[in-house]
Amino acid sequence: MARRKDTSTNSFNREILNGSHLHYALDLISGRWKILILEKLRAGGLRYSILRKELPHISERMLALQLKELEKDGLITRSVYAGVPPCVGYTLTPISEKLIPIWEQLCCWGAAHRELQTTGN
Amino acid sequence: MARRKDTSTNSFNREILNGSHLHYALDLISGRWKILILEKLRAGGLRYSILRKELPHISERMLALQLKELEKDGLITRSVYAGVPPCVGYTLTPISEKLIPIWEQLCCWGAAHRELQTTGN
DNA sequence: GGCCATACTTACATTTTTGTTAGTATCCTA
DNA sequence: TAGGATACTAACAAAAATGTAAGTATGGCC
Repeated sequence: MARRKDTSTNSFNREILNGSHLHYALDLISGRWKILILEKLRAGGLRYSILRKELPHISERMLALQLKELEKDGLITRSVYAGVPPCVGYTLTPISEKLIPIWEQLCCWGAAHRELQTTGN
Repeated sequence: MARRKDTSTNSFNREILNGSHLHYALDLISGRWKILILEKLRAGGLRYSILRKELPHISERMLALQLKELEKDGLITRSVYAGVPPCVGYTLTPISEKLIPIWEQLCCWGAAHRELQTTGN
């Protein structure tokens, strides 16, 4: 019978770190796919099947999972349109739109950093 | 001898995602400890032993590992001062200082988001 | 000689994240 | 009646991140 350590330092550290707003913010958008999804939605809402086509390397599981998390975290809105076959659309929320200018800056910074690294060597 | 699947989708996806500057930037600072370390260094350089005291929940292994990565990525500078016992100091680099205003905005955004979530429910 | 401090490294274990494959329900169309 | 399209879900497997515990080298101090 496998022992479980629910009080593992691992999960304990988690909570502590979330005390930092910065860490909290990064947690919301980190992971392999989240920003990619948000980027796709930036130009306007998309339905599930389109998202899947736009992100050819994501697995169904991950797409569904990340969408659910993003929704739970209030970063996207899910809307179901009645009909058969079913149709579900995803859109950015006001708060995640406020993130856009910041992620643009981060993007610039990333580009600058990358250039520095390749030039520097 | 353990088999390695170098062609796993996992590592494959990694490379693809790094094509995005945003993703690249987030990769540099994500992980449980990196921004925490950067935040500590913000006010000025610190030596290893001080960092460890300031981050009571990090393990030696992780601290050393993250410091090495941060250095490799050009985000901090490591300086060794001769003597016994040895003394090593870490400082932010110019490029990581340019990150500060961005991370401050992200921090504000995180605070706003958190408030929304607690209020909204 | 034995212990202390510093700044790490190493081997191994556990937890967390991501991927793979197959399956669900509905109704339309051929 | 069989197969297609949509938007998922579930069980299992692999990979990646983090944690634990112990060890290394140097020289000063008692």
